[in-house]
Amino acid sequence: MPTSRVSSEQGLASAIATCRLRGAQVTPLREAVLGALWKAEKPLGAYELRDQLSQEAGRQISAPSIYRTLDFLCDHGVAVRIESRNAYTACTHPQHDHACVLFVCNACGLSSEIENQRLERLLAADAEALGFSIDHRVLELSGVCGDCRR
Amino acid sequence: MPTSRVSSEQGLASAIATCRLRGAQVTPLREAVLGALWKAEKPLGAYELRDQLSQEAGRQISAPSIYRTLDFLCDHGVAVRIESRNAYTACTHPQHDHACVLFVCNACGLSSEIENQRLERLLAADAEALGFSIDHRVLELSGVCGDCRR
DNA sequence: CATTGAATGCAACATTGTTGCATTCAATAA
DNA sequence: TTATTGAATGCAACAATGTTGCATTCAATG
Repeated sequence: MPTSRVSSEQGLASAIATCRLRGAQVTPLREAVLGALWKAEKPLGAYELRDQLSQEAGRQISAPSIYRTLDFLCDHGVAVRIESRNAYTACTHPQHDHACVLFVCNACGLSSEIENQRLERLLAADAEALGFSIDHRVLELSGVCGDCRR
Repeated sequence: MPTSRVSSEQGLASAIATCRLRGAQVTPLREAVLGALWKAEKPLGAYELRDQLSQEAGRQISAPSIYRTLDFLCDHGVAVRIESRNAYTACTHPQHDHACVLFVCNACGLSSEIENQRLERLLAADAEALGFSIDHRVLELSGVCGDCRR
């Protein structure tokens, strides 16, 4: 479940609002995929989503549809791809121009995003020193979360 | 090409020495894979390595062999997997207990690793605040390197 | 309504990674 | 040297993940 105290209903609703504000079309499939991500207790793989949604819909949903939907959701900042797991999770702070640190628990699967401005500045400074212009960034930490350690 | 002014011969030799110091067996295949990574101008995919090495060896080398070899090299810290590209590159600082920031250029493919202690401390502090214990970390920045911007 | 671009369905395919088991190799003990 | 043994490799089959191209449907707009 994507971090925080926001309920999945609230989170989903606000993410949908975010998309609409951006002028994007929120279709049933997109809403279903995003809803599944919000309800999930952990990041979901594309084929996991496909199977789950196919079940719910009572018909086969194709892999390309899922991938396109995920691309859409990621492009609009309401979902995040976790590169180190080939999995996706709902983004809990779509508003913030998407730069976050992702913690993923190996025990319970819970993923939580945090932001850290000082860290952003350090990375920006490193890039600057190299003359490197950053397009995309991946920052994923896996380990064991506080709850699971107890 | 993995960063820095170290020649691929030097880099390879020192990486091999690192493995030996760790009591690991350096076989012809392992040396060939690591050599290919050092010589490459950019991160290489597993199947790219397979094809290239098969060509050089004059016989088919299997995917499992390549993957096992890559696992070995990564375990010993002399190679790095780039999660966001499904690719591998030689590690330029095997000695340092492997925590680095990886910059990958979208234009020329060049990847360079840097270390940043302040950044390490920030991440450690964030983890601490969450009670999270970090096993593994991925920090990859893609964009355009200084040379390519000019 | 008619038009048009976006979204979806779908089949086929491409790429990436894994399993299980047989075989070979290399270090050590007898 | 030879025997033993665990590590490394070969190999076939397979599993998981992601993509292309094209046909069809849908929904916003004129």
